[in-house]
Amino acid sequence: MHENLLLYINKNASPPLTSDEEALVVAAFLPKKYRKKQYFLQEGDVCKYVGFIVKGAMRQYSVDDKGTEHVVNLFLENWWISDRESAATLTPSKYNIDAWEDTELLVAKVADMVNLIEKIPLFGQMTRLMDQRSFIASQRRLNSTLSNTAEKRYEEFVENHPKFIQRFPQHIIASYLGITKDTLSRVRKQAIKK
Amino acid sequence: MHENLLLYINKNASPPLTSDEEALVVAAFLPKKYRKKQYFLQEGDVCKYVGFIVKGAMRQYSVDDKGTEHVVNLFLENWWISDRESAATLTPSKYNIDAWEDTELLVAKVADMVNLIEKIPLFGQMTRLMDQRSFIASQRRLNSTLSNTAEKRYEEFVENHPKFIQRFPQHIIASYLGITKDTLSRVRKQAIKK
DNA sequence: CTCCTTTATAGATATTTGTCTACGCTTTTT
DNA sequence: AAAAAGCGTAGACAAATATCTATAAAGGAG
Repeated sequence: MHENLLLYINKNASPPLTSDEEALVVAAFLPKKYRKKQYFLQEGDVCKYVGFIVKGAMRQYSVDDKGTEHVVNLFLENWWISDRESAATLTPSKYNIDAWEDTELLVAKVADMVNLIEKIPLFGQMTRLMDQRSFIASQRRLNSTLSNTAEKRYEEFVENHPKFIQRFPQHIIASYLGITKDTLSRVRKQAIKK
Repeated sequence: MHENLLLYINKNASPPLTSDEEALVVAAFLPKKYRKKQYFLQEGDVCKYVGFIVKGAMRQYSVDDKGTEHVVNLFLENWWISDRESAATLTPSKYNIDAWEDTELLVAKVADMVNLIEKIPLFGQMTRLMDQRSFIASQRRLNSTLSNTAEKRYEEFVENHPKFIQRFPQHIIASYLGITKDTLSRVRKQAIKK
């Protein structure tokens, strides 16, 4: 169960973890199953856990005044989930995170994660890389949202995230792109003609 | 000239830097002046420097096929500038960064910055905090862009970034918000009535 | 001071996107 | 098997935003 996580760590930092270090990591992360639609985090709660997806699919979204959901992030295998803002500032989260498919997670307390970062330099190295990638992805997406039309954004999305297309329905992807499902449907129809 | 930087570091990490460490930092950062409109980074170049703004205002933007500029970030005193994506991946930048006002910078090579992070734990601590804040800000902005109308985004912007309003003209702020200057002008007119 | 650029606004019109309702199909639940 | 829920598409209409042109005031450069 923990192999995926250890593989992930060793792939994203070097040298490999010692067996002592591996033991620390394994001890901090508990396996947990989430059924489809089950919440990992609910709006208003402080995010106290970090999850690593071993198998499954999840989403992070906010809900506006009108009750409309806005997908902020989508996650698949080997992705980390948590609301960093809530976890870092200990404030109530503005987001919900739930399972889109039945999902197997490895879950650690945020505090334990901080501990690992301090104790295992390698782990710090890995989270630094993670942070960097998250930020870069976020900047890219922001730039794409600011610069492009719905159509071009969808094209880029198909290009960059083919796996999301296979695992999430269109109305979720539409929300991720910041448009309605109706608009996405139209955009796709247009695209086919070309 | 370096005081602002040292102050910034000590404010964002503890314990304070030793004088040896301070010397390392000072050695890595050279003061440099940028005139209004001068480029710190141009699209197509690999970002090899990191800057810390001592005094002035800068902006980071991309240019689309039609020649329209899209402001991705705005910076004032005590902000860090660089294209993290380009610097981390050593790929040509998609962005331009230029001075909006005459600006005094402290500039270090990306490589030297990496060096400082390795040699001075405190510096690593600070950059980690920086990264975290950047990511959180980026996520917030993305969520705001996905969830809110132009009007609400502007309100939030005024609330969260009053200093930007004082230093950058409306068409720059409009671009930052992902709308045209015309729309921003209308939005403001509406807002006054309330 | 004068000229030129930058900035903000306005109105007319076009385009994009959202909203709402409906329908058919598939999948899930009972 | 029947019922319910989820999903994708469609069309009519509404709302938000972009585009374009014009104007006038303010600020900077020479």
